[in-house]
Amino acid sequence: MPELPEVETVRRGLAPVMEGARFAKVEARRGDLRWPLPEQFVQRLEGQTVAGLGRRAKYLLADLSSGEVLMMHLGMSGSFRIAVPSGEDTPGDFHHPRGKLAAHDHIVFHMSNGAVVTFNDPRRFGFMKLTPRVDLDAHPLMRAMGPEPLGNAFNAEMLAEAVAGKSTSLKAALLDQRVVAGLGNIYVCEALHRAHLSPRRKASTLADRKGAPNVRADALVPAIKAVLNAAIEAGGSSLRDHRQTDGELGYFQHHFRVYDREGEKCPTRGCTGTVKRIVQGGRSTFYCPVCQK
DNA sequence: CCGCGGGCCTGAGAGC
DNA sequence: TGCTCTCAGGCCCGCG
Repeated sequence: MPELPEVETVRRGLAPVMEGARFAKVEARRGDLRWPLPEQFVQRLEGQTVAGLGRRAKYLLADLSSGEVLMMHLGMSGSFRIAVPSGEDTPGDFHHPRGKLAAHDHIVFHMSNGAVVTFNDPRRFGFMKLTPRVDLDAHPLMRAMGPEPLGNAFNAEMLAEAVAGKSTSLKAALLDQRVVAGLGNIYVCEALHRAHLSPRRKASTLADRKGAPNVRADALVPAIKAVLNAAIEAGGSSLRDHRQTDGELGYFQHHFRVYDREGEKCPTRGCTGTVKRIVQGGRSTFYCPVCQK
């Protein structure tokens, strides 16, 4: 489900109720997520205060007073929901209206300020891990990750160097979290369309023979940043189940130019093409064969 | 080292 | 209605 914009939306929703609050009680209703929950998961959380809630790529990172970091990943179908002690509850029929538990509610955080934060994940590709803060950068899941796409370290020079010599497709290279961390299937398709680059192009063609960026790398980097920023602004994309933590839908899906728009007219100004769907690495790619070269 | 396909899960939707 | 099949926003792992 969630790519960087959706995870960032979740982070912004959770931060006001989690930062500065203590885990008063933690319920681990189901421990068999993508990986089993860490040893003593509940005990290591209860009593700890959340000093800050950050994000690295698609990971949420809660800094705990114990010196550990709670790493949370939403997988394909994970979501968080907040119920506050008084006043308005989560609107609509989102998971469980009146604070009751629903199917696939696996982890429940009862915060010291009264907020109840529930992790729901039907497919259980999501997971949580605990690691000492000082070891975070060396953690196997963090160590090899490329730069944040919205950070200054992600630029044409860096991207060209990362893909130089790569025989794989540009689509696959951008999905590779070692190249740049946080993009997923949707935003790769959208960024490539904005940059007018074919997903089938060899990744190495963003660089010249010396590994320096060319005009294509120069176009792609700002296209990636623009689509991610626009999506964050819109509260992410809600296809099947992504919600903001207050239950509201994101609305960036209405701004997709190619993703899930097979057969529609290419939205590029003056382009006569039609959006095509192909399969790369077992996953759908949407693009315009006319204006993406 | 790299690239690829399989596998992990559940649910929604299409087609018969 | 109900069954079967395909597909889904991620990513680790084993293989060649």
